Amino acid sequence: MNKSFEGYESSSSGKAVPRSLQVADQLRESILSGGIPPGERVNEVQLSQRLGVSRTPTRAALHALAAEGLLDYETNRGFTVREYSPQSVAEGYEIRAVLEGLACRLAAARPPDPKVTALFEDALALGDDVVAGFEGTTAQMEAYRQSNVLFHTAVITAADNQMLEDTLRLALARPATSLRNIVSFSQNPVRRRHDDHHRIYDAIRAGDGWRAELLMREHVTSVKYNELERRPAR
Amino acid sequence: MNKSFEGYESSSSGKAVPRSLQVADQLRESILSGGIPPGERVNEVQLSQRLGVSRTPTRAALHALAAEGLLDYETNRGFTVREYSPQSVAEGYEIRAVLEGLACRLAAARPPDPKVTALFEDALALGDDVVAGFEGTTAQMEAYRQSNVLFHTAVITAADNQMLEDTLRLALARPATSLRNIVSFSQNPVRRRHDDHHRIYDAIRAGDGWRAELLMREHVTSVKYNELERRPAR
DNA sequence: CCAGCCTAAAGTGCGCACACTTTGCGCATC
DNA sequence: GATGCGCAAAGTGTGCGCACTTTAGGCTGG
Repeated sequence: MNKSFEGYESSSSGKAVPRSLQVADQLRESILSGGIPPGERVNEVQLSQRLGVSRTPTRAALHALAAEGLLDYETNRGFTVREYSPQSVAEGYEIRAVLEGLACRLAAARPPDPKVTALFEDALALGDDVVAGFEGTTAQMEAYRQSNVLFHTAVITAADNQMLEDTLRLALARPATSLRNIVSFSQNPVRRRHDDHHRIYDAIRAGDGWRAELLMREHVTSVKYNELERRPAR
Repeated sequence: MNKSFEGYESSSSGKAVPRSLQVADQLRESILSGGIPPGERVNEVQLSQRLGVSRTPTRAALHALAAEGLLDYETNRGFTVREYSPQSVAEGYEIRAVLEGLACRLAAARPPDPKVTALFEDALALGDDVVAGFEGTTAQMEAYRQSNVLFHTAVITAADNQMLEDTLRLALARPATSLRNIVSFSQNPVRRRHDDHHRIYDAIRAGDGWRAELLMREHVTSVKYNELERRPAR
């Protein structure tokens, strides 16, 4: 299975990537980016032709995405893109909040690992740079987005738990709940969120799991409220 | 041997269940019950023959279970049963604890729904009966197990959130983390856990999300410690 | 006797064909 | 004009075969 959170499964790795995985990745991307509207039926034959593969790998991908919860499946009727109510999306952030909070608590309980430390410090350093001269340019927003992904990925890595990783990947692979989805790019929210990152890392490093957990919960929950503000009813 | 011995035509619904789903269910059951040891490779052809179906539905099921996290997948090497370290299992309970805690908080925030109320009261009534004259007989243990499943299912239903339901289902579908896995059947633990259930329900009904969340977290966490005690190192 | 290569067997990747189910539309009936 | 009815087209379910990759021995040269 694809083990990256925001991963591009580059075919340049030398390994031949099976079509079934390619189809799964492309389809996932289409769904997450809204390219295929929720509720729409996914036709095996059409999808196969559009992607230039036969039905067999397509079917494998569809079954996988259904197991991930991105698609609904009905016998003899095929797959449809699952719909999530706005309320459901909001509660998706709650899920992220408690799970990433747990990840912080577990991370704080672990002895420091140089590799993990490097991940955190890279993420924070990138964020520091962005925040220093933040003016809201596209490049800066992209850089901040990246530092955000790096930081949250570092937390998950630091927790070092396969099941949590799986569970979180599922929770993150939802429209509008993704890590890439930075809600507000105005200066103060960005500064504040970056400051949160520093505090969370400090708490983890200090072994203060309780503080790290609460900080992360609030950190993610605040994004939920930003999101709700941005799209009041939809 | 195609459709030779399919006696029942799916008694409940009359719908034909696709082989791919049947295979997925059987395989999931085998894995969860330990019938296939962790780390073992799953051979498509052998599995297909054992279940009397062709490779096609088998492949679909394998891809689905891989997406669920029960199997690992490697290109051109196929599927293996995922291994979970004892530590991982322990942290599986942590995941359950925070997620079911969240479910309780959400449930408490909802207006009461008669159907949900009925679910809770059925589960609790069954538990009351069992606890009343508990002697540890097999039938009683089975009944308690059932009341436990019913109660936790009621909580998830009460939270009424598709994403949370998906996420929890995944977290519960793990060896040793399953709801069915009642660790201790001695009298006091059973009484205590059943009392927890009552308190949790009271808190939800009273709209006290904070109390409900904390009670559930402790409730599940205590099972983790029981489990760790029971299988010290392994 | 060991290391490395070479080859055959085993196993996965995937296209394809055909059976069965669902869906949509036109026609007959009331 | 509304309501079924039935048939054909579209779509899913699954068996099957062949190409390509991995794996496991056995053989050969050092």
